[in-house]
Amino acid sequence: MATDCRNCPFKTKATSMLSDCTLEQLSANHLELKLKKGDSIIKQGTYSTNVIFLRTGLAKIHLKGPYSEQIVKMVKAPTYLGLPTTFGSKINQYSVTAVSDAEVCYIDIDVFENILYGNQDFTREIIQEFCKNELESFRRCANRTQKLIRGNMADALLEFSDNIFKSDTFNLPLSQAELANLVDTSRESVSRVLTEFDKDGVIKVNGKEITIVNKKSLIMISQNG
Amino acid sequence: MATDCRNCPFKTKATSMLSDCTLEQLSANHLELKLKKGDSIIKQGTYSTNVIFLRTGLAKIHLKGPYSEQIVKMVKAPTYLGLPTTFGSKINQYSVTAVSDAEVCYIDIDVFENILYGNQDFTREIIQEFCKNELESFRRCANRTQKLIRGNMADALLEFSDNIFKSDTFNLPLSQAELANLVDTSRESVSRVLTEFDKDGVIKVNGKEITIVNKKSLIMISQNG
DNA sequence: AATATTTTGTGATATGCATCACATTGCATA
DNA sequence: TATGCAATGTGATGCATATCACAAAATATT
Repeated sequence: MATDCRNCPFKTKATSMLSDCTLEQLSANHLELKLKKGDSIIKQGTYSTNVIFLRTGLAKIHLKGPYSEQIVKMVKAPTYLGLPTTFGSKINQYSVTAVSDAEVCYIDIDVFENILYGNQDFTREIIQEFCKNELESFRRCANRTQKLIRGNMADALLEFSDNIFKSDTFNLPLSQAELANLVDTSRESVSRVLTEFDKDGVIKVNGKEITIVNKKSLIMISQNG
Repeated sequence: MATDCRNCPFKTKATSMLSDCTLEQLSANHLELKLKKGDSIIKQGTYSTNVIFLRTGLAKIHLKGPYSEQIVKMVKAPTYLGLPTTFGSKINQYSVTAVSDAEVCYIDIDVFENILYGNQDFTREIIQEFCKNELESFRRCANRTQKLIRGNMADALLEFSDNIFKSDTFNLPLSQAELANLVDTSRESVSRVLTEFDKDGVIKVNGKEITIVNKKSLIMISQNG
């Protein structure tokens, strides 16, 4: 299953700077997998010594909260997954599930660490990624806890549109129940808010297809609640 | 102001493994400062190219939310602060403020990066720290958004007792207004919950001094809300 | 195509908590 | 010791939203 990493079209900035020799080492020590929407990539509570490279696709990071499953954030390729597990207890503390078809590479932690420490650019990229995530998590924390539902829903829609699909029209990759777990509300409220937004001419809802009609309004809603 | 890092009694695991030569470099390139409770360590919106080592003391990490200041988490020495700033935009995206007297060292990012990349153990420690923080932030996210106020207050008290002061009796390092910003509630609710807990015999409140009388109850409250 | 199962829409009701309002206490500074 | 300002205690009220209870629609399964 190991393909040649030298020809991988999904390299990140840093990996594209790795030497052919290093990439050969990577090629020989990874497992490539094609996943379908809904497939589990990382499962909370299980043992793992692999770092996972999400080559293509979209996934949700989620974990058991005191009352229900909590979606912490959405991630899109290309990105590494599971570092906290492999650098920590080796027991996954959270789950990652594909919400679209996806391709992943399983890389053994030893190989990954080898490459990491032997390569300053790579180290730097990983650390910068961690830094970005930390800031993001701080901001999310402040936003999600302070904003009302309409504000959080607006944020979620804007993120899908701006960061993930980069289009005003997109298909919701999550059910309303999942959206509720992402936005910290009830399934019913998600439904109500979506129809509200539609009635107000802010978005157009057509099954799972969302079109952002009035982005300015959506941003306003995001800001005041 | 630069003292000799070789004799610093506050080294972390990794820094204690640095060579004398490296530590000498560090000694020559850092600024040591003594801070009082309430002093600002990092100020959101300002420019910075320093990593900060919190040698002693307790601090809060906080940032402007859409409606009010949000305390994201409490940190205690020894720990590094400000990495996301120095590895990122160089503009602080959050504030850090001492909530006790504290000692800090300002280390220039170039020196820090030099030591970081030149030292596998150090890199590993920093990455592990990031991983720990990421997991913590996921858990906090799930807890804070799902639990009711009593549960979150219980969590905060348990954290002070178990992780920060390591004692059943401690002085609250935060005002009730700050606690509200940490626990995502109103100042009034903090007051009410504290008196509730006291009346129920779970804790004893004496001004700013808290004694955890019945830890089992507190854990129960943390778990069911 | 027919049936089962999941997902979604929407009203009615209950409730946790924010907000307002003000009294009280503690702490600092003159 | 007096005076002022900040921190805290506590009731009354209102509101956002969770929950319950179904109906309707969409999707999957046989």
